[in-house]
Amino acid sequence: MTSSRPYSHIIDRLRNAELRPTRQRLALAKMLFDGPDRHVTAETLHGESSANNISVSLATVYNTLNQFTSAGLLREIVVDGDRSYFDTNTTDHHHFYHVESCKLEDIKGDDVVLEKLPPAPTGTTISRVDVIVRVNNITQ
Amino acid sequence: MTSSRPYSHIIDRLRNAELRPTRQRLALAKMLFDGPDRHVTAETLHGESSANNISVSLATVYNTLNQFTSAGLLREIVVDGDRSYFDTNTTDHHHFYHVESCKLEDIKGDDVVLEKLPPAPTGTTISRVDVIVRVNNITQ
DNA sequence: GTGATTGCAAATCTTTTGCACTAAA
DNA sequence: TTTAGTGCAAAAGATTTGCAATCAC
Repeated sequence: MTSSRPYSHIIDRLRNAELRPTRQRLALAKMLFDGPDRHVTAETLHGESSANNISVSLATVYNTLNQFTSAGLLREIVVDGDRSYFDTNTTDHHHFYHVESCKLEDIKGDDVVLEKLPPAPTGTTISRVDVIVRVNNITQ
Repeated sequence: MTSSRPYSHIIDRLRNAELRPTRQRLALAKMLFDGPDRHVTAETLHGESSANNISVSLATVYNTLNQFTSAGLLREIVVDGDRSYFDTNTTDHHHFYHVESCKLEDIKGDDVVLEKLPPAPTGTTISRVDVIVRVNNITQ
């Protein structure tokens, strides 16, 4: 990776979200946004930083993931009470959840179609609809 | 079987699940199953026990909820990483989640229709599909 | 410089576990 | 009696927070 890419697009992205492009935020943003869409947890992202010899404390990883989510750069997915997942794909889509491996996988485009949505309870509006398809490995 | 003992239906339910009908389990089962369907957390159920002057430790509430879930008497719903919800309605159905109040509400019968389900990834089978409709209070 | 951000460790919160005690069968 | 179940307190994880040090602008 000898690219001298300036990452100005990522810096702009942070600036647009009114987040100062600090060394830590920029490092995390590169890992998150400079490639295909992905699903991370605080733990996996922190591990990845360490593996890349980028020193970011776990607390900062948590804080940064939350800031990115508030800014709309990430989307939080809840599938399992044990940990939070963050998805770099913030467009409308749904998920497979692999129960054994605790891995998330995007469901392609319109492979899920909700034919009918319920009316929101009086006094409320729907903010988001999540479909989680839990899958288990076939054992034979 | 000539027993006229009260709550024998609940005792039977526990016995069928191979769970000894102890004082604590019976007390919790009465609160859970002796009325309309409901959603509880360990914390709310423990609070309810205390309010009814039934002494059950929080650890036992957690253990019991997990045992009931394993036995198929309850269903665990994940909507929020902060706590686990348990639903006494174990039939196929979906949920509203009231974001501000952290309350779950069943979606009536077939008010959600999934017209199309994705094929499970190779080597896996679908074990469950959850639809969570997040709603917020309208503020005006 | 000055105000935002970070790191660290401690705090918090939910949930699980180890173990001696109690109760169901 | 025998074994499952309970209570308690401690442990375990995930996440957050307080505050002094550091960095972006």
